[in-house]
Amino acid sequence: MKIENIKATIEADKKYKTGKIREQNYQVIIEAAEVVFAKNGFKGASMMAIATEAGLPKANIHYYFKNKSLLYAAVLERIIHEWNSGFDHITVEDDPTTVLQAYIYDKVRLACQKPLPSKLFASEIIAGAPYLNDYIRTDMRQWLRDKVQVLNTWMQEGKMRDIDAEHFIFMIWATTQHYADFETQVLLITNRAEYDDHDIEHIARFVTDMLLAGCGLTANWERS
Amino acid sequence: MKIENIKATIEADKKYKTGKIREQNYQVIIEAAEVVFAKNGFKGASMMAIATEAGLPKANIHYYFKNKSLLYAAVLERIIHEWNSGFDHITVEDDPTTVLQAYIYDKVRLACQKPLPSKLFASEIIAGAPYLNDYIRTDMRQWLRDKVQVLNTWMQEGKMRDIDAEHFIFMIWATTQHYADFETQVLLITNRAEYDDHDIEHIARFVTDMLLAGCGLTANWERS
DNA sequence: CAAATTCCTGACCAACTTGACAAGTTTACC
DNA sequence: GGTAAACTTGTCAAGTTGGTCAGGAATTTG
Repeated sequence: MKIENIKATIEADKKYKTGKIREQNYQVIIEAAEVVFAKNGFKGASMMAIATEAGLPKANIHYYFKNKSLLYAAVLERIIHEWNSGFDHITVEDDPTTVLQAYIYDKVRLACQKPLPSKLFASEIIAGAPYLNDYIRTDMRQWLRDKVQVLNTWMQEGKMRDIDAEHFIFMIWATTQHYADFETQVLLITNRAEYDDHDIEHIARFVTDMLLAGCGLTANWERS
Repeated sequence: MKIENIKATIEADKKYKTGKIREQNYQVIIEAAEVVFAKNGFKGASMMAIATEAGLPKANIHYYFKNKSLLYAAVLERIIHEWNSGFDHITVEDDPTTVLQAYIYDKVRLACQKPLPSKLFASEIIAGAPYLNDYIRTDMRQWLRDKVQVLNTWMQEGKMRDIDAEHFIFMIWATTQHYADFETQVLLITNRAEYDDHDIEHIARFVTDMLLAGCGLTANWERS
């Protein structure tokens, strides 16, 4: 099943049903699904496993989501919505250092604190993005274009080193999401059970410093 | 099934059987398995899919590999062996710029040219590294420690900017492997069918330049 | 060339998968 | 308080899964 328009599909499924229980169980199921899908990918996840994770009988999951694909789409849609809400408001007038620093810093923190959405997204991409194909080619591509244009303007104005803006953004994604997607590896190799607040602060500053240095900027940590 | 020692497990399975056909089919099956496992992870991959990919009847796969876990272990073992052969020989006497430049540059190229092993490795880590847990905690951790020590020495000698060596290596992994693991996303968003030679060269130089700049070094591209 | 070993594979199985339904229970609303 | 809608759940059919096995084909060995 290919999904051309995730939002439409989800909305159509919700119909005109309302109710607190529905809203609540929706959340419980989607969160459980996020865990299971993130761990095993779409194919590797079973509805039974999701039901168990959610603490509900399997048939109940099917009451809220007709099938596995629709549930998967709902989970992806939620993640994308969550991500987009943050870093959409960069303009040419802004100061590169301030904006980039905030963006990178926040993204590292988010990756460490909520690694699951990133892991699920990674699974989807590794599998060949069967569900997010269209989203990437349209919305995501446009988003990237906008940011690239802003960055290029900054470079022309001499506000930052002249680099490939597109791949610079890829690099931001790579380095920040790494701490979510490869959480297991980082923790195992550094002999930690989980990221603590100190780790997160340290990592966030390191990544921000490095990336800014790469484009000739210096992070400003005054206002802690 | 937990695998304490992958190598031993594989070798024990091979026993004293020999034969050209065996050797050849081993390769065919493992390569097919790499493709399927990389796409869908361990759980998501089916023996039937691997058999089809290999162009062999399913029962034949089971003739060479008793079960799915053993096949998976064999694939992982092959990848790890392949990776370790490259970048083991950094010493304090070397020049940071030369060594780091070569390491990063080669790793980007490898990621673009052979993304599959990297994808499979990523799947395994995202799933929680059930099979590579021990490998990461022992061999990989020791490897990292060695490199960190070399880097720290270089920093003390003022040969490069004073940064967190451990996370710098994580950053190299993140940025290089990104072009393998997120190949689909990069290609879709940049509207390409595949990486061509020009792309790979461009990306490799960009990533190398940025990372070196981050630790106060400048890449030397004289000898092209 | 014959015997022993290695290799191949179609048929089969038990366990698990998704998706579905119908019958029962709870909740919301008038 | 009654009734209609929303919700729950045990169970089931159809299909897929990893894995087995017997017996035949191919290949090596003596």
